[in-house]
Amino acid sequence: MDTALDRAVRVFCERGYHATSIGDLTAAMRLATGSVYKAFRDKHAVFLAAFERYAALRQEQTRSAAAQGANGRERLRNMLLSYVEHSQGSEGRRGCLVVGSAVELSAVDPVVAALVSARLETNENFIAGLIREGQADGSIPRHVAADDTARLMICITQGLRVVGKARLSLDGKRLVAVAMKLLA
Amino acid sequence: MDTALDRAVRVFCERGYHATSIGDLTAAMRLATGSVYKAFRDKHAVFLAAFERYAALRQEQTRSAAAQGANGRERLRNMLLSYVEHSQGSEGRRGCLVVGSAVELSAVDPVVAALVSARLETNENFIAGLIREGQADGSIPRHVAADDTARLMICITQGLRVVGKARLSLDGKRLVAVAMKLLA
DNA sequence: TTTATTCGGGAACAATCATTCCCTATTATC
DNA sequence: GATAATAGGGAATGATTGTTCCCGAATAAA
Repeated sequence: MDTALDRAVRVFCERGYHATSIGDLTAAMRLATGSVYKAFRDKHAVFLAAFERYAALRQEQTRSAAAQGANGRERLRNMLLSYVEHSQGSEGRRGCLVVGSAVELSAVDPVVAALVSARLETNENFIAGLIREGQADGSIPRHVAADDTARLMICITQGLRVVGKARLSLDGKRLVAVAMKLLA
Repeated sequence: MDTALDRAVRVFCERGYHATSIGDLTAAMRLATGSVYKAFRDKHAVFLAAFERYAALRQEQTRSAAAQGANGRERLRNMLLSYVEHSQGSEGRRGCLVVGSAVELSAVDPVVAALVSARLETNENFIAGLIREGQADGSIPRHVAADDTARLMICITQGLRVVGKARLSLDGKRLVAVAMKLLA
């Protein structure tokens, strides 16, 4: 079932919620219509389950990428680099389910809107935490405004996913080098 | 007809392409079904016209906001501030049609994908131009990498629209102050 | 072996979708 | 003033949507 949900994530990522029909879902999940409705109440429930699964996976990936850094500054660099990588190539073209949900559903679906907001806030707090770690270990100057910088970095990460869908090439090293000036 | 198209822009912005039915369009545009199909070949054509109108309007707004600055640096600051303003409040919740099209349609609609890419590249070139103006007038250091910085700023502007849909509050002054460090 | 129960599959359903067709005013032409 | 032409409005249509219902196979219980 989890592997079926992973396939649902893929199709929701690249087509969005409304453009994904039950037929698309059953084809991707390799399940019949009845089986999907036996496992989930309706299409919306499938989407919510896919969203939570996607969010959990991405959080895990982002945190483990960051964890490889020796200090706060390097952990932030790794996190940003990881975001650029995921925004590129086939995964970039497939798109981010959080960004997609924010854009397509936040205005009309309060449940999804709440999930999206929660996810953005969690990520923002994680980034702010990394900045404070860097300030504690001396790799980031004290005068850096952690909260404001974290919010701007959230914009960068979400924007990367938008730009990645438009097939613009992204040079991770150079882009991140510029972004790191925010920590000066 | 242009005012009807403006109303179409609004509804496409906040609901996206697939979630907007012809009924939604006719209600918003205050036209009957037949009238819409007499003016446009199909729903897709309405969307393309709305997209071009939206893009032209936003380009005009962004450029005139930037033009009020006395030098390259101030023009960039004004441009960023303008983006934060448009990403907030009711307009922020309504959303950006370029971002929406990139996320919802770029992967499946080559025509829209091309329009989105063209728009992003135009904006990016505009930003890079402002940076070079600033370097020429002395308000921005020569060592700033214009192209890389412009691409990152595009990510910031697109990301602002995503975050704005999620109702996160945005403090323009403080956010832009942080972003201006990219020009140090 | 026979009977119950569960689980996945797919046909049937009503609702909604984009689109077409035709009718009615209104304007322009002669 | 009569007629042609056009523009707008809305009902009808066929396709597609999300959802429900029921069937058949496979497993467990007796």
